[in-house]
Amino acid sequence: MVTIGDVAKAAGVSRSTASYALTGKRSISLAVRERVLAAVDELGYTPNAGARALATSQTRVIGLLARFLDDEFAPAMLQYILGVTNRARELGYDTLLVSEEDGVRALARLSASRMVDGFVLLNVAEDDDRLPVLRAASQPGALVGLPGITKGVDVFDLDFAASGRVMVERLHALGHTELILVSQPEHVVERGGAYVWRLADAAMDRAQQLGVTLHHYHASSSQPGIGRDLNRYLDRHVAATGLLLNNEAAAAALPRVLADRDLESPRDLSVIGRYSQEFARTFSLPYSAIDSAADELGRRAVQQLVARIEGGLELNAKTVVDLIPPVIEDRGSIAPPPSR
Amino acid sequence: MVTIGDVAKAAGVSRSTASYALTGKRSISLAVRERVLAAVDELGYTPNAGARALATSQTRVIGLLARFLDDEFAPAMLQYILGVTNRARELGYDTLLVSEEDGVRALARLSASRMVDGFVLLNVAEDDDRLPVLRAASQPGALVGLPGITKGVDVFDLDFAASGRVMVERLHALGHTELILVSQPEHVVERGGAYVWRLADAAMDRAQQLGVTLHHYHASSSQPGIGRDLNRYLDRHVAATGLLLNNEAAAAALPRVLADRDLESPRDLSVIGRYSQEFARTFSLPYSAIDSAADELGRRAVQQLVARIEGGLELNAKTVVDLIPPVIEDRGSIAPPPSR
DNA sequence: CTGAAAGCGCTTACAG
DNA sequence: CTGAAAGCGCTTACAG
Repeated sequence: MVTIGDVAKAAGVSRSTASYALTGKRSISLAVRERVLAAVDELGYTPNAGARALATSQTRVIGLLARFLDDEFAPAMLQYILGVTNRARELGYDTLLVSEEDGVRALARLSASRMVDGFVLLNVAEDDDRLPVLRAASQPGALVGLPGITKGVDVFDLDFAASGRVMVERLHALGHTELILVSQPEHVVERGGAYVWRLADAAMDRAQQLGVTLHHYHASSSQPGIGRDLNRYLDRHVAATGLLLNNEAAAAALPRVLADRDLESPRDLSVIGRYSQEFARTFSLPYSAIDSAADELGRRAVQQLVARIEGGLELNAKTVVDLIPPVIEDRGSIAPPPSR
Repeated sequence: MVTIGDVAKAAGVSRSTASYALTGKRSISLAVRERVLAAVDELGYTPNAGARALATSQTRVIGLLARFLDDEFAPAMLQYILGVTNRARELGYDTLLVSEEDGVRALARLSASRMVDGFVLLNVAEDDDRLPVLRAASQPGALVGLPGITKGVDVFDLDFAASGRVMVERLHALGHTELILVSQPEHVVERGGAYVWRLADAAMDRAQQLGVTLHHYHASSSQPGIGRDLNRYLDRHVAATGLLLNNEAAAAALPRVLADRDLESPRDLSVIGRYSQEFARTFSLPYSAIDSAADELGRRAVQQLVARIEGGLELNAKTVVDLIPPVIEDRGSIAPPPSR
């Protein structure tokens, strides 16, 4: 393999000069720099990553800790991953993707072996067991998902509380007075999926303030269970005129359920969901929805992480908790309730 | 940070002895080994990955080159990725995930900088521009997807030709004589998605041999286009009694289309698809289908790659082209045609 | 069975 | 503006 020594020899300079010519960390005469660059080109030189990491203590790699839970909608995870890898690359970083069960061990291993300069944690739980390890690590970390304690880490998430409020407000403003909220299943909550109750609690509060009746259910996250659940709720609350969905599987199942019941949205029922645009597009879901902003959240987390790694932030700059305000993608499924 | 020097000092031995005690590359007296191990434990020592890579020329990282194309069904990609990362970890490797547009550049960069020990390429096209670079690289590579020329690389894919034949044979055996095959859109083929015509050609051939009429269409890969397409084909070929799907979006759209036409499968129409079990489960697709085996393909590719990296294969052992035979996951959507 | 030393390929103070 | 040298933290022939 071609080393910086080869480049130096070809350019007729010392190795240090060749190195400086490439890193630009001290001024080099134009003539020398051009000879070095020419040699690099001719020999096809690329620095050895391991050697550079050893010398600089910087790998230019970030560790991405995914976390796949049963009963969650896996395909949605891909958008987060792509947001992270793409933004990282734009900033000159590569991404080490870890999907192993035992996120704690993976984190400790990557940190101690100094394989990465920092971490992005996906799908962070209310009381995430990876957080103590991350706080003890010598590399910075950014989270996608809001944990109970945010000390020492940068946090990015959709503002689920605001999302819950907006859903209710939007329908209330149109004259709806009885709504149904369908959330993820209960075990998602138990495993730390705090976003579920953050949205639900805020929605309930707002409903109460506005005098709106809101029925809340945790439904199955896969078909056919979710289809049966939806039918049950609609049977039980015949006066309800609006449906709020914080459950991807429910959104995917709904077109069929409505068709079977001879209902049309928004004529008979207003519907507003919370899922990614990508998801909506793939399945052509006809419902207005708050975008999960998966790609954007991944990008922001990386951006902040790299700023910390490179010290663009003052040392110990206060950590940030960035909750993206909900944006409703309007697909025409919200309207005034049917007049009786 | 704690280095092997610290461990050696704590154990009262030389650094080389400490190293040998850990790698096991030469015999060490029990007493010494135990002192070293105790020191490791006490100090919490983990080898520095960069230093080790520099000394051994081995990174224990594999490069995973994904390739996302418009008009392909993105969520399916996640299964391949997980198969790769999980199997890699089992074998002691981490995975560097690259999603950038320019796969050629990424490959060249990772190879030249020696960031990885080998490559897994996903979604390989008939005439994939990454292959010349891979063949010139000093690291081995394994492909998921069958290219036109397989020289110098290990290849893993579903046997799409056999899949096409099996679909036709299965329905023919039950008495069907007129079928419709719905493939991915034409631009997928143009961009090198050879699996599309591999399945279609084999199905056509087999149909001809068996005296079965087979109508073949390239349909849209997203809704609502695909729904309209399906309706058009069913309108046009009212005598057709079986539907073959090599298009995930078509499978997702079909339940709605059949319901709207008051058709039931398999009573009125036998259906057989080709998509992943994961996909079927998520959307509860009620159709028998050939499993894409995404997870399994990812795992096999890694397995073979690691064997090459570690020389478990004789040097220059012949490369392998491993086409997984189609397995039909029976979901009860195939039956004899309706009697007139 | 163990140790002292060289070397992997970089970067970066230290000198001039 | 440039060079000689030390050092990053490992592994592994070479000696004993």
